[in-house]
Amino acid sequence: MINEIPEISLKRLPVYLNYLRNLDKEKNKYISSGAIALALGMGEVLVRKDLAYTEAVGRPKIGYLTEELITALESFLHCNEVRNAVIVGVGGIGRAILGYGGFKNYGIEMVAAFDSDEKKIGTTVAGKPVLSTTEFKSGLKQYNADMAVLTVPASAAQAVANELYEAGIKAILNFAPVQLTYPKHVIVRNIDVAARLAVLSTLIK
Amino acid sequence: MINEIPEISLKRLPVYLNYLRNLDKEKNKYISSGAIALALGMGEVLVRKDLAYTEAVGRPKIGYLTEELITALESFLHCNEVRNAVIVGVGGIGRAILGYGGFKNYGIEMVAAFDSDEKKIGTTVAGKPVLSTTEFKSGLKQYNADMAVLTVPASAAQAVANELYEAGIKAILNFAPVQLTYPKHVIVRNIDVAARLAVLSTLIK
DNA sequence: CAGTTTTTATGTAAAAATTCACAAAAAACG
DNA sequence: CGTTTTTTGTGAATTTTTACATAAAAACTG
Repeated sequence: MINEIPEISLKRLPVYLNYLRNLDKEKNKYISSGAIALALGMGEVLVRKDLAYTEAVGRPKIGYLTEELITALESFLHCNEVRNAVIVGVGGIGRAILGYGGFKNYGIEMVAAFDSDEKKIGTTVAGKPVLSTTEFKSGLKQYNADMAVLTVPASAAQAVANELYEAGIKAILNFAPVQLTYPKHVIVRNIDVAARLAVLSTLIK
Repeated sequence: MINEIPEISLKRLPVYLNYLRNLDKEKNKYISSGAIALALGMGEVLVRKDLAYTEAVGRPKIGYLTEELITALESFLHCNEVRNAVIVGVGGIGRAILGYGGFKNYGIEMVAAFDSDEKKIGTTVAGKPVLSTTEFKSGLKQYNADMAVLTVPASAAQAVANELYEAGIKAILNFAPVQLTYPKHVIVRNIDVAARLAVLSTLIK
């Protein structure tokens, strides 16, 4: 595959990976695109074309060697390299994410948190130190982190994001219901739980 | 507009709504699709076509009356009707969502939680009662809820989801990193924070 | 009030994403 | 060892999504 993967395909790769990892490897030494597609409710050609962006190679009449396919996906998603991320905003969501163990499945480690609240600074949450938002630059450097999960109130989000850009952040996953402006060398994506639920609500009936 | 809105457009409506709500209404009695597009980093025709799915009507040379556009979006997204939702799984994320105030912006109220842990059942979290997962049917009926946010461990997600279908749930927002199987009259959408971060990580550099 | 400007609304074109169709590969079978 | 079956990989077609282009509307200008 010569072309770069479109983000819509990239977003499906973790879904495949997750499905494959939960598979009984004894019973499923090989797995076909058709079986994956059936299990995940999608088209089998789509699955094959998505997988083709990785180094995975399937065998006609057999499918993909499950372990090999997992390895290909892990390699593509850099699951075996360690990438450090920080939480910015130690509120309810920030705490929950700090305590969540699922990031290591993708080689991501939550190494520290930042907050502006004096009472929180210096404490630890889920074993991770809470640093001051005045020390983004040194904190990111010290902990070798280049990604941030932004869980501050919407009213503060843009200002905090600006400081993160300044400190050299490379990517932000933003939970604040605000469309951040950002320099083009930074990658920003949003998760708005309330909005997602509103969409669901609208789809009902 | 005769056609039904595609989900990809529907998902953008809360983004517009949010942007408009945060606008200074004194200074922005009218707003053009071009201004919205510029602020949100998208194409202006796309904005107009999305807005055309609502009842919003713009005036040439002027744009949309901001208040009217907000009302059109709110109406389309049913923000002024109340829809009740429940949390299933009172762990870190469940707690955080129970305490989050942003749902009311979309007419959604978190009315109760469910958990299987005896120690949690009977308590309240953020003022919301925690019920037993053995009483989905009565609980959903009592609280008049037809949506659930599923924040149980991945290993339990499918079994709990099955019970929710049984109890008549209409929509599920699933945080467990598992592809749920579901009957076609139920709407299921997923949020996988770790996967989203993995995608971000892959996009870096 | 005719001319100019700006913006909406929308038909058409382009681009992107998905599905269809099928040749080729390789395993299984007889 | 040839035939059948199943699945991959991929070009072509289709569908979906986005962008372009322009007519019409309406406000402003002089």
